[in-house]
Amino acid sequence: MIEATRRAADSAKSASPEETRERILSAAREIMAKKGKRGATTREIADVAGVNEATIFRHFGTKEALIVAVAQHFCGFLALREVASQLHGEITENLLELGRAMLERMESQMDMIRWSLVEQEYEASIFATTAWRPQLAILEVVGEFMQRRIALSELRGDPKKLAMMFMGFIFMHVLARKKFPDSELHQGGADAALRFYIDVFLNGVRGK
Amino acid sequence: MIEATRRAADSAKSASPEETRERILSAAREIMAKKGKRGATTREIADVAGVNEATIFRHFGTKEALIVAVAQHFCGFLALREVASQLHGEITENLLELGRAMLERMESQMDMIRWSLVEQEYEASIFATTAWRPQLAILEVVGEFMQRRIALSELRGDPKKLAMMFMGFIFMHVLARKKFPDSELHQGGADAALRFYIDVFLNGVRGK
DNA sequence: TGTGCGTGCAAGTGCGTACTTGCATTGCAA
DNA sequence: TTGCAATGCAAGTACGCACTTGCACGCACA
Repeated sequence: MIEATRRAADSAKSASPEETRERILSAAREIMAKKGKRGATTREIADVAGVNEATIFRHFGTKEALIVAVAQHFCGFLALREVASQLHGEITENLLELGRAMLERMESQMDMIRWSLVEQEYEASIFATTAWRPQLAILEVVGEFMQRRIALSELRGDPKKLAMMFMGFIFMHVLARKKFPDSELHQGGADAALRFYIDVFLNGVRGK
Repeated sequence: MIEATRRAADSAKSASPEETRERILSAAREIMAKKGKRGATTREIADVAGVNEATIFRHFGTKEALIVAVAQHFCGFLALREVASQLHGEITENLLELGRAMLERMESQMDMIRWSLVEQEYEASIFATTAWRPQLAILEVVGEFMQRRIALSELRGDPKKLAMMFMGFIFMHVLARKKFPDSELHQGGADAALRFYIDVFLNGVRGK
């Protein structure tokens, strides 16, 4: 605890206000991922960020505002559209590439996604909207990809269903790696697992 | 709030201690599903249960003990093995039946599962163990089913991978219904969605 | 050289919450 | 009827947490 505490205390004074704000946001995200919105105390966030507790309130005003800032700061829209729009090759390899991009992004935001699954005190909370919107954006992009491949008769079915299903594979994989870390599914690395999913998926929904 | 409050206050006095305990456990589960472990206060639990706050502590001692009791009480092992062991017919229909049973059970425990996804303050917490164990049991039973069908050359691949994948469909379906309630995936009812998943799954992993 | 902004520090305030306690009440069973 | 076990009720305690405040310090920039 002590070594983690005041991780960057020495650099605190010499840092710019933007860096300070940045460190607070990161620390808040880290602790809230562990202990949830209510379990994260401003004291601990300040300790991990290496700043004084008062500084948090000077920057954000209230803890609630800090939480909103964290959600907005780390839930940026994902630049997946560029990846998807350039995929015109062999469908297996394209899906693999798409899957890799989705996997990477979902893993880096898994803590935020987990929040959004649980924080339902208010249906229209910052989590239900901000934290989940990127996933909706992913779904849309993947749906467009599926749509194009359906038009080419490479796939059959409803593009949105296919997109949801494909995203489900990735989502489950990320979740399962936390919960079943020793599962055979994850041996051989992410690419092997992705290939397995895509194999099943394509056999199931291939057009011709 | 007021009408929800003291929902069963009149019947409280005439109830047996077991019924009182039962009502407290149910109320605790309900509120913790909404607000999480830390967000649920003993006051509100007592109100919803229609008992006095002191009664909670007379029954369970501490809030922590109440939480453990809730996890143990509602995370009983699922009697899925009987269902699975009797499935010797056509594989599509059998998977549908299995899927129905899994869906029903996972939906009824979704709040507990969501807890276990988030409460990771302690890796070996009551949630990581108690709340997740039933899912491991499901996985095992489904794996045995897959194993039998692989032996019959009806399926190909690794039984555990197949089981995990199949459970992933169900899991995602339950999750998605909360988060994408208007999705086309859920139109036509659970059975239609299940048939779609099973269709893809079987095409992907069928043996012959 | 000085002026101001960002921060550390320490003390403090108020509120919500877990938990306790003593006593009155009620229902059931010997 | 009497006694006991379970509960209601009201008041209270202790503590943690969000949030505030006043002051001192130091770095940047004029």
